[in-house]
Amino acid sequence: MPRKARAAGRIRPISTVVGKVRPVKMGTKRQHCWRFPAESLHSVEMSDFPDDIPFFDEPGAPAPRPSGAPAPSGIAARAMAARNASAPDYLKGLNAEQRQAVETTEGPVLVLAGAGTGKTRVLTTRIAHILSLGRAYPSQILAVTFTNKAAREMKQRIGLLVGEAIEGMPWLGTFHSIGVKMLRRHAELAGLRSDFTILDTDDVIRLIKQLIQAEGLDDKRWPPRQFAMMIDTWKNKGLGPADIPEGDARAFANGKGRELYKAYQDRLQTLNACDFGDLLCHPIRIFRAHPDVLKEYHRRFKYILVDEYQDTNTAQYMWLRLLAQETGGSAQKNICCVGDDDQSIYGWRGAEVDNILRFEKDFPGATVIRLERNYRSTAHILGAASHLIAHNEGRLGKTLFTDIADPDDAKVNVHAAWDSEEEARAVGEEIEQLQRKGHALNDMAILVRASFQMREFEDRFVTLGLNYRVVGGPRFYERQEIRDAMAYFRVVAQPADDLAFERIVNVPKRGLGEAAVRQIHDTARALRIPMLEAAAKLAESDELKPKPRAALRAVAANFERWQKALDNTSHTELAEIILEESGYTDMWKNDRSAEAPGRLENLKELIRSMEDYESLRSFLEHVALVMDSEQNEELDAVTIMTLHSAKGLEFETVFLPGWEEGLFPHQRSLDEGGRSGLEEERRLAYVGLTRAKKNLHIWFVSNRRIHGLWQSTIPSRFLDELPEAHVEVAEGGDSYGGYGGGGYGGRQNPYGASRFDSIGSDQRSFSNTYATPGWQRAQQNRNEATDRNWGSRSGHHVERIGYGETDSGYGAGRGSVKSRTIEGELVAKSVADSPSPFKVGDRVFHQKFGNGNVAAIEGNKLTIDFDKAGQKRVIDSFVTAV
DNA sequence: GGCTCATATCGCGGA
DNA sequence: GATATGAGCC
Repeated sequence: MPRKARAAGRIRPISTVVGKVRPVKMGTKRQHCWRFPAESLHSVEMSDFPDDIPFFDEPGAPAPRPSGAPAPSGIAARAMAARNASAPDYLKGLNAEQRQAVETTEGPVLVLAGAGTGKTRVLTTRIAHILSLGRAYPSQILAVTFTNKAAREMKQRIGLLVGEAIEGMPWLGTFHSIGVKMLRRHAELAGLRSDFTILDTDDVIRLIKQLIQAEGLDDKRWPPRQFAMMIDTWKNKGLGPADIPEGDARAFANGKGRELYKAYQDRLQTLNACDFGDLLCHPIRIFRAHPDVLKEYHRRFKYILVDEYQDTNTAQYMWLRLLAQETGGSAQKNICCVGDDDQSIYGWRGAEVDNILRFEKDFPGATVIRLERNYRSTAHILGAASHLIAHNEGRLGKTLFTDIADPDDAKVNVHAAWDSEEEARAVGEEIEQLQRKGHALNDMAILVRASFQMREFEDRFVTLGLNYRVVGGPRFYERQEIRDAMAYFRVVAQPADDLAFERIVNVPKRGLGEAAVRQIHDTARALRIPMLEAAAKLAESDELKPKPRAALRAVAANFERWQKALDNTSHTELAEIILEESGYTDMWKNDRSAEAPGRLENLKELIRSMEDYESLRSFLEHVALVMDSEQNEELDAVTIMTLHSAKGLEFETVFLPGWEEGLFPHQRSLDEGGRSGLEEERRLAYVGLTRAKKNLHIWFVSNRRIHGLWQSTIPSRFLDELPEAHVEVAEGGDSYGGYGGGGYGGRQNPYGASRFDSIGSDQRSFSNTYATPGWQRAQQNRNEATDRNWGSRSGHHVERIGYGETDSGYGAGRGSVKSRTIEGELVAKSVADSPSPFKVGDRVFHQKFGNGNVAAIEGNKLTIDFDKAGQKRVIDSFVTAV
C-alpha cells in the first residue's frame, strides 16, 4: 500500500498515505462559512451590518439580553451565582490562576501561559464565561488565532462548553480570515471590488516576474522570489510603497524597488486581487482613513481575545491596536492577549516578541496573569526544558512546575548515531518497541528542525511498514492538478483573474503557446480589459492564425457558458462540468505516467470537498485561506513534522532528531539573527521539549548529508545546556555505533571517531536490523523491500552525490551508502537469496519505465523489455506484476 | 510557432 | 530536486 501511494503522488509521495487527500473533512460539522457575496457586495455603509443575530435560540439555552440594554437583574444574579460555591461546571477544575484569567473579563489582560498550562482551556472558558454571563453576543466577541486549526479547536471547545450554539461566532478566526471578512465589507475603500481574489505566493511570484520583465530588468539578477519576500517583509510591518525605507527601496532592481512595489500594488488593484499581507494592511489603512468605519467596529466588539500574542507581527499589532484603542477616554477596552514569550519562534516571519514584552505599556493598568502549573509533562521533561530556556536573556520569566512526580518517569534520553540514516533506523526501532508495548502510534511524533530531515524517516517507515503522517508537507491545494482546476474555477468566478487565466489557457494543450498568450496579454493591456475578454475579442478578429483562433474561440465560449451556469447549477456539478468540458480530466486520463491516476483521484477529492461549501466562491475563499490541512485522525500513525508546526500540540512520546550545530541551531538563524537568532532557536528547542508528555528522545548524528554533501557535524550546543539531573545518555550498547556508546561526550572531537573505526559497529547494528519485526514485515511485503547494499560504504561519505539519480524511488538518491540508479540501471548487489517471484514472460509494471515483459531473471535482478523504455535491468522489488 | 526532451542552475524556512 | 533555458522536431 505505501508503495502504491508513493507511486501515485509523486509530488510528495507519502502524504497520500494517510489521506492527505481529504483536506476539508474533519468532524461531522460543516465548516462555518460566511456568505460574502450576497450581503456585502456593495456594502460600504456600516449601517449595512446585519443586526446582531440572536444566538441562544435553542430551547433551553439561556436567553441573551438585548445589546446595549441595561443589564437585567437576572444577569447579575447569574454572575453572583457564578462566584458561589456552585460555580458553573465550566469553571470547575480550573486552578486559581486559570480561573482569574477567565473571570477577569474587564480591562486589558495579559495571560502569560507557559507550555502545557492550559492556555486553550483558559481562552475557550473565558469566551464561554462571557457568553453565559450574557456580557456579549457571540457576534460581539473578536477572537483571533494564527492557524485555522487553533480557530477550529476553539470553536469546537466553546461549543462543548456552552452547548452547540457556536455557529454564531462570526468573528472567531485567524488574522487573515477576519481581515478578509473586513476587507470584503469595505473593499471599495481599498480600491477593490468585494469579490476580489486572494493570490497565493505562487501567483505573486509569477506576477512580480511579469512586472520585472516589463520594467526591462533581468529577472536573473533580480529574482522575483526575493522581491516577493521583500514585499512580504514590508507588509508584515504595515508599510506601503510610500513608507518603505529609502535603503530598502534602493536595494532592489537598480534602485527601482519603490516603483516596483508601487507597480505591484497597482497591478493587484487592476486584477481586483490582493496578496496575503494586504488582508491586514488594507484594513489598517481603511481604519486610519475612515474613523467612522473604525468606530463602528469599536461599537461592535465588546471583547477582544488574541491567541499566541507573542507571534504577532507589527501589522497585526497595529490592526489590534486600532481595534482595541480606547475610544474617547471612555471605558478601557476589554482585550485579553494570551501568549508565551518563551515560545516565540516566528521572528523570521516578522513576529515581534516586543509586542508581548510591551503589553503593560501599551495597555496601562493591564492585569498580568501567569500560568505556570504544567499539566502536560513529567518533572524530568520540564526540568530539562526550563534549564535550557533559562539560557535566554530578556524573558518575562516564568518557571513551569508540576505536582506530578512519578519515580518511574523516564529521564530525557540523548542518543548518538553515526549518520542520519542510522538515526532514522534507530528511531524506527524504538517506535516499534513502543508499539509492541501497546503504545499507539498516534501518541508519537518526530519533530524536525528542517523539512528535508523528514524524508529519511519517511523512507525508513515505508520500509518498516509503519504508518505515519506528514504534517505541513506540500499541501493538497498546492498540487499541480488542484491548482489548475482551481484556476479554472477562479476564472469562472472572477473573470478578471488574469493570473488564473494565464495558467490554464493552454492547459490542456490547445496550441496556444507563448506567442498567442503574449498577444492576448498585450491586447488586454492596451484595451484595459481582462485577458478573458481580450481573448474573446481576438477570437473574433483576424489577428491570429486560424488554428489558435479557433482554439481561443472555444475557450472563450466555454467560459461564457460556465459563467452563465454559475447561478443555476450547483457548484459541485459545475466544477465537474468545467473539468470535463475543458478537457482537463481527459488530459490526465490520457496521461500514461504513473502519477496520473493519483491526480485524477485528487481531482475527485477536490470536487468532493467542495460539497462542504455553499458556493463556488466560499469554497475558493476557504482554499485561499487554509494553511493547514486536516489530517485523518482515525488512522494510527506516527506524526512527522517541523518544530514550527508542532507548537500547541502534545504527544506522549517525542523524538527530536538532528541536534547538531548548523542544523539546530540552524546556521541561517545564527547568520541572520546573531544572538537573538540563537535565542529564537533555543525557544524552538524549548517548544520541542515541551511537546512531550512522558518520553523524550533527542538524537544527534556525526555525519549528515546537506545539499548532497556529506558533512561531519558536531553536536548541538543545546545538548550541553540540558541539566545532567534530568538527562540520560543512552548507551550505544549493541547498536547505533557512531560514538561507540560514548554518548555526546564524544563531542570533544568534532569529527568524531574515525569514520572507518565505526564501520564495524555500524554493521553490527545493520545485522540487528534484520531481526526487527519491521524488517521481516518488509521481507514479506516484497514490493516494499529496498535493496540493501552496504558494500560501498567506506570512504564515500564525503563525496558529492547527485549523479544519475533520475529516479526518486526506492534505493536511489539516498546517498552513497545506498545503491544508486545510474541511467536507469540499478547498480546493486542483492542480499536477498530468495528466488524471484517472477518468471520469464511475466507482464510487469515499473514506476519509471512503465509496462514490460520479463526477458530474463538472474537472482533478484530482472531483465525486462519495456514497451517504451526498451530493455532494462532492474531489481525485482522495483516492479509489480500486472 | 508550438511541443517535447535534455541539460544547467539555484536553493531550500512557513502560515 | 525543481525550474529555466535551448535544441530538435512536428
